[in-house]
Amino acid sequence: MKTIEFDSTYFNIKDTLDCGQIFRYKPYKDGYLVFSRDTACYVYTKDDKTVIQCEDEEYFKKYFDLDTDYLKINDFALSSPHNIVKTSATQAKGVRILRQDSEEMLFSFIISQNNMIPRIKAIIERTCEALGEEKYFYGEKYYTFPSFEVLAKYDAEFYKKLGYGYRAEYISEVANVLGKGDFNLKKLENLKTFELKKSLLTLKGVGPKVADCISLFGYHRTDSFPVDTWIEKLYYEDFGGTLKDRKKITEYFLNEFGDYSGYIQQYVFYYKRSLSDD
DNA sequence: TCCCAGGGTAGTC
DNA sequence: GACTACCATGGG
Repeated sequence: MKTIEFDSTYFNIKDTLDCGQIFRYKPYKDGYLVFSRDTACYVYTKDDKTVIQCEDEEYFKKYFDLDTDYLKINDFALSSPHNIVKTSATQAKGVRILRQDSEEMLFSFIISQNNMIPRIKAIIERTCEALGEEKYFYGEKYYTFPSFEVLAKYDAEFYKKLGYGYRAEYISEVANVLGKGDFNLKKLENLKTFELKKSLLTLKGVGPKVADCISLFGYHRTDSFPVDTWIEKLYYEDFGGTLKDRKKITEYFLNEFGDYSGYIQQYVFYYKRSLSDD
């Protein structure tokens, strides 16, 4: 087992996990077990450090985006003329954008459409339990995220039983498209962001918002600004926005924040949602 | 009972 | 291109 220690000023594990970018993690002892693809790690806070324990050191160094300068990002947010951006950047300065697996992001965010985060987590958990590989980490049993090869073996009816609702057909169809080999998620890594997004949009069940989430969380394209119902609300309430078309709202934010868009989006999304928690 | 949730598709114009 | 009915499911 390897141990990675990192200054916690810009790495708050709770905020990084709770901000809505990841669906597979659970409280464990003084911290959390975090699951990605077919592996896991244990993360906790000790004094002024965030500590990661895992087998795959290189994977999780990259996963938690440890080479990126978050001081610079947070300063950019603090210099914003918009109060909501400054407030959320202060409140959520420990949020990092995880470099997650593109395949897991694709299927996870297809499930996310018109859905609620706790329910998305539950559907993904049932899917992993049904189709993933059983493994153990620190004595805790968990299930890996199933590959598209496995997902493609089951039809829509199967996914409906797991609670997918109308998204069941999207999952089986997309898994089959990947299974045929004419759509390669790895090859998309070389594309520019707008080309990547355009390519993702050809998949059934993937629209502009879901494509933005996959681009941001699965390909670390921080020049993405996913606009969902929360961001739309925030756009009207906190930015005094008047545009009605979500595509134009996205363009507005991209123009405002450029390559920092993805980071700012997570700051404000997390903050805005936290205001309506009980 | 209606409204909402990390929206998208297919049909119409 | 823009507009809209409809799409499962569960919680408030």
